[in-house]
Amino acid sequence: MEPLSTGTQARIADVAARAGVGVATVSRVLNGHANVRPATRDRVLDAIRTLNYRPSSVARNLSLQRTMVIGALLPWFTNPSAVQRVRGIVDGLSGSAYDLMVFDIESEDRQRRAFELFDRGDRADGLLVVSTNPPDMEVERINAAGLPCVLVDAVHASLPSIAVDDVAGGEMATRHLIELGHRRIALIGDPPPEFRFDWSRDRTRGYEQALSRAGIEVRPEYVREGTRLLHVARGIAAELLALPDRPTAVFAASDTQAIGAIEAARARGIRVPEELSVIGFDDIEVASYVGLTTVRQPLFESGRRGAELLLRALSGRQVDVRTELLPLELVVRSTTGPVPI
Amino acid sequence: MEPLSTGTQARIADVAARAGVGVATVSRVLNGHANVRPATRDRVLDAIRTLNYRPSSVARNLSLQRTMVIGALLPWFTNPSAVQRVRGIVDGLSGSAYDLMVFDIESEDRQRRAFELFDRGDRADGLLVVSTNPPDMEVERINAAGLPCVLVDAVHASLPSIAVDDVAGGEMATRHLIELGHRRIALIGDPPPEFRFDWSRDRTRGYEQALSRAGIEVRPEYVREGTRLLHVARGIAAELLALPDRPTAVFAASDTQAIGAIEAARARGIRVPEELSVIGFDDIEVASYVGLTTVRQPLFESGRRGAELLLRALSGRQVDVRTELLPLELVVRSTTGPVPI
DNA sequence: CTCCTCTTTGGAACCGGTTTCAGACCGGAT
DNA sequence: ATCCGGTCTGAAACCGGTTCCAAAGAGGAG
Repeated sequence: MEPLSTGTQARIADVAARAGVGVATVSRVLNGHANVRPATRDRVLDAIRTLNYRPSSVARNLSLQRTMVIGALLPWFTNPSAVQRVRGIVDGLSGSAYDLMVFDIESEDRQRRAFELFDRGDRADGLLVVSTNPPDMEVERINAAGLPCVLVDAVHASLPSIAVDDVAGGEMATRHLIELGHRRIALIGDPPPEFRFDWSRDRTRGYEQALSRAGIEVRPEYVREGTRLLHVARGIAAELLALPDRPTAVFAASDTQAIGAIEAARARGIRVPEELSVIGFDDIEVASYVGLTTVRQPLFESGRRGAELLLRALSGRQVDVRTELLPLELVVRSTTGPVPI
Repeated sequence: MEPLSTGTQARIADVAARAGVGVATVSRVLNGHANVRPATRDRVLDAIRTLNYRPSSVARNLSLQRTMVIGALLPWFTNPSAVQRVRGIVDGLSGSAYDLMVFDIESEDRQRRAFELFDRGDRADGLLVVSTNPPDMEVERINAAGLPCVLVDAVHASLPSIAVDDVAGGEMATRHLIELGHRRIALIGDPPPEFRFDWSRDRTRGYEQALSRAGIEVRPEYVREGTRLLHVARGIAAELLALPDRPTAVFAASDTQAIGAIEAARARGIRVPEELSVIGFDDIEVASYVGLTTVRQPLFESGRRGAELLLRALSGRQVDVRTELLPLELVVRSTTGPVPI
């Protein structure tokens, strides 16, 4: 036998030599092309087996200009909902020939690197960007490279996307509180997204809209913003609850933040929902354990649908550059109740 | 300007031509090699900018035989703990020049594909396998390819790994229940892992050991096994609670299963912990929300440490083929209590 | 047996980079 | 002017596949 030193792999030329054929023939056998005489095919397969050969995917990618990989960029550290979306993506991709490569873009630095890695279009055949609005410059590059790309829980003027109607959702949540009799309703909002100029989708807008429709004035001291991190929201909630005229209800722009608010209330001995109503947004897994009232958005479905659109684009079919909105649903559990008298 | 049609990218040869130099020089500039005259460098940088050039990472990988990517294979669908481990991996890799590519291996089919994709060693420079014992054949291939690989929450005779002492953990949980006075203690165990011959690490063993040390006989009808899916565990727990001589305590081999057991109890109107004590394993995030008593294992730390070992191997330093055990800790919350009288 | 067509096959070009190697260039010393 | 060392530079080989193209081979008809 050939002495195969550790770390050295057989190449297609080795297989060809051993089988006494040309590399082109080996390639044909590997890719199941027709027009290879059965006897020849057997000799090649035999050589492949004895050499324990496996083709190099990198070389293959370079030659084919295709990787059969789809990249997903997402900030999944601070974002439990992102994980659920990826599950949807995996589901949407199952059955296709594409594999998924997940890339975390939590920090500014990693985000830059992720795009650098992918935007030339030779690392992956398609891109899914989740819960982050890509910078204009990157979108330009992506489109220039002809790299199919779909946004999930994000928007951009020149890319197709899957999202929810945040204004409607914010209004839905706030209206639920109003209908319970609340008038002093605080908001723990999302931070202004870094690369977004389109504020029309914001949940804060829905909150303000619901209040003004009910003839309730928006009190600036009730409207706070911070990152989605639980402890940040807990801090904000603590401040709100320390106000002289403290709110009787809190609408948090995410379930994580809502749970932070509940913890802050518990720490001050304020009972939920008797003394304080709390409503979240997303309906992540823990929400049901905590009994959190929330606005459910179809997390899994968003990923599945995003993958579906991307596959359609990859198969050459038309995909419109537009935002597809998924439905929202109010889920009433046990953290909201009538206003205390 | 050159008409750059959509989907066509500038190549290094284009840059060289435009700058009036050879490709070697462009390559040198790209990689920051010394010995390039400043004037030449500027001309090249200029050409790069005007052509909007970015090198092809695939071509680069092929040439360098290196990808600067680390692959992580994990079943993260049914496994909330796996996500936490990946966070540790990302943390351990931050600061290094390596990027992480996460690959889901939930199904048999995807597992095979994952290994096929990676085991030649040209897709990634290193491999982390999480919560799955790799088949012998794959380990053989991985080692033959000289691909550095570290297991996290898994073991194999010829690969370094990070794990916990499951026997000790199982005993710790069971002893806690025994000390509370319980004698009728049921077990909802892990399914026998597909590719594992080494049963010595099993939590079931610790359970049996603790019982026999306390002089309590192991009752076969109390020992059940099923997948980690919550609803499966709920079904198993329902059966246990329907036994004529029903257990007063349940040790579940994972928090997910423990929560399933709690739900089953609630459904039958059995109070936890007054009538039934439940202890889990892992201390996943929801555990604290539910107030679950559990055996905490350092999930984040396991990933971080695995990444650390892999980086060490990648830098050419020695990594022993042995299992590194991380410490366990009993976390008593509110789902376990004294045996009902 | 010859001719023709269809199948099978291998050599070589190509994908887009990196790196070796030999030669061109440069300034200073003799 | 000549020689010498070191610095810059580009042509060509290489990484490991796929595929075009031309030629060899096989099989059937006349």
